[in-house]
Amino acid sequence: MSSEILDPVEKPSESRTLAAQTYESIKADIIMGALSQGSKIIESELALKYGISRGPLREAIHRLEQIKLVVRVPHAGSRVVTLDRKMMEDIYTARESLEGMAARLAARHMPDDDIRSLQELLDQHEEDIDKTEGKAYLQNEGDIDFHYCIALASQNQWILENLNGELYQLIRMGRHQSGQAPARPAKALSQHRLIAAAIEQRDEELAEILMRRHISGAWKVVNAILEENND
Amino acid sequence: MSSEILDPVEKPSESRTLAAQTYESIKADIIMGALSQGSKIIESELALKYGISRGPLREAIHRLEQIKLVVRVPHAGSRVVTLDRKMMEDIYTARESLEGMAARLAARHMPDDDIRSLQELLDQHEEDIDKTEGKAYLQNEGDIDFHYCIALASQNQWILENLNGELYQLIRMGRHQSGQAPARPAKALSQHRLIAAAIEQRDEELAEILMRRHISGAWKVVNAILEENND
DNA sequence: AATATTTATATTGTTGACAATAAATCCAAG
DNA sequence: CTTGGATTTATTGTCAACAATATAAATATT
Repeated sequence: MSSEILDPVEKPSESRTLAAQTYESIKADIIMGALSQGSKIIESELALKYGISRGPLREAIHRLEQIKLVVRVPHAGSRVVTLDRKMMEDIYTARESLEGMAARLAARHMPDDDIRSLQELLDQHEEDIDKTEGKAYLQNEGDIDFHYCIALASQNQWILENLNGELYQLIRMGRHQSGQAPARPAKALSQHRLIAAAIEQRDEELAEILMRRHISGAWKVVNAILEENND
Repeated sequence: MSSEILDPVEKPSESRTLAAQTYESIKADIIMGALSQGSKIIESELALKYGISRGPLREAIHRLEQIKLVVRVPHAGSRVVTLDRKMMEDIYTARESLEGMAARLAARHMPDDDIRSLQELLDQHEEDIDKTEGKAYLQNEGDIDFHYCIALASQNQWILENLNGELYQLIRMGRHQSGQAPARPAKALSQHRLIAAAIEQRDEELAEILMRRHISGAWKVVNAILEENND
C-alpha cells in the first residue's frame, strides 16, 4: 500500500486523451499552488501554455469545475476557487459524515487480510514519524493514505469517489496554501490505531464514532490556524 | 415552499448557453426514461435531435457524466447509466450519511421561521395524502420537497449540492424505472413530523438518528422491490 | 469450419475559424 | 472632476471540418 495508490489510474500519458492529461496537469498546478487561488483562468492563455487547443482545455476546466477546484460563471469566465473558512468548514463537515460512514462500512466489509495490511501501514507510519521527525509533508501523505484505505474498504463506490476525487483534493489544496499546516502526527497515529482496532473487532458503531471524532478534531486545529492567519 | 424550488435556477432558456439548456433536456429525458438505461449515446445523433452542434452537446454529456447519469469510456463512447441494486445501495447509504448530518446541522442552524414553514409544508402533505390517496407521484415529489428543505437548512453548500444535484436525481431515476415504487406516504409523513419536531427542539443527536432511520427504512422497501423484480 | 488478420466503417477526439457576450475604454455632458 | 452612455476590445460560446481510434465486417489462413 504505497503512496502511489492515491492516483489510481496513472496510465502512460500517451494513451489518454489530451483533455484528461491536461486535467491532471492543471489539477496538480492548482493543488500545489502554481495557479494561485482566485486567479483568473483565460482559456486561450492556458491552451497555449499546455500546448493544446481550446476544445480539450475547455473539457478539462469543466471537470475541474465539477470537483470544485474551479468556479465558472457563464460568459464571464473561470477562476481558481478561493478556499475561505466557511467552505473549509463545509468540506470538513461533509468529510466527517461520509468518512464516519466509510469507517462503519469498513468494519462490516473489510477482509481480515486487508485489516492486517492496514495495521502494517500504521507500523510504517510510526517508523516514519520517529525517523523524519518534523517533516510534515510525508506525515500528511501518510495520513491521506490511511483515510484512503478506509474509503476503499467501505466498498461504497459513491463514497470512495467523492472522498478521493473531491474532498481530499480540496483538503490537500488547503494544506498547501496555509503552509503544510496540520502535523501533530503522533496524536493522529494513535487515533488511527484506535479506529483500526475497532474495525478489527467489527465494531461498526465505535469505528464510526472514532472516525468522526478524529476528523472533527482535525478541523478544530485547521480552523484555529485559519482564524489566526486572516479573516 | 412550492415544488418548483427543486429546480433552483430556472432562467428563461434563452439566456442560458446551449450546453446548459441541452444538459437540462437530456437530464430530464434520462430521469423520466425517454432515454432508457444502458442505451448508447451517439454524439452526432443527439446533436441532431437537439438541434445543436457536437461542441455544446459534448459539454452537456460531460456534465451528465459527473452526476453519474452517464457512463463514458474514452474513445469508446457513452451510455445512460444502468442502476443496478449495488449502485442503489451505495447511493442510499451515502444519502443516509449526508442527510443525517444535514438534519443535525438543520437542528443547529435553521431559523425558527423556517421551521414553522417546514411544519406547514408537512400539514400540506397531510392534506394531499387525504385528497389524492393512491396517487404516488405527488407524494414522492412532496417527499423530495421535505428532504430538500432539510438539505437547504443545513447551510452546508457541499452537502446541499451533492444531495440535490446528484443523489436525488439518481433516486428519482430509480423510482421512474421501477414504476413509481415507494409510496407508503402516511408512514413517511409521521417520520417527517418526528424529524421536524427534533429540529424544533434543537436536538441535533435525535434529528440525525431519526433521519438515518427514515432513510435506511426507505432503502429496505426499495431493496425488496428491486430484489423481487429481477436480479 | 474456425480462427487470425486485414480492411472498412462508424464514432470519438481535436482543431481553428467565426459569432455572441461581457468587460474595459473612451468620450461627452453635467 | 464625475458620471452616463457609446464604442472598442478581450474572452467565451458555437460551429463544421479533419484526425485518431475502436468496433464491425470481410478476407485469408490453418
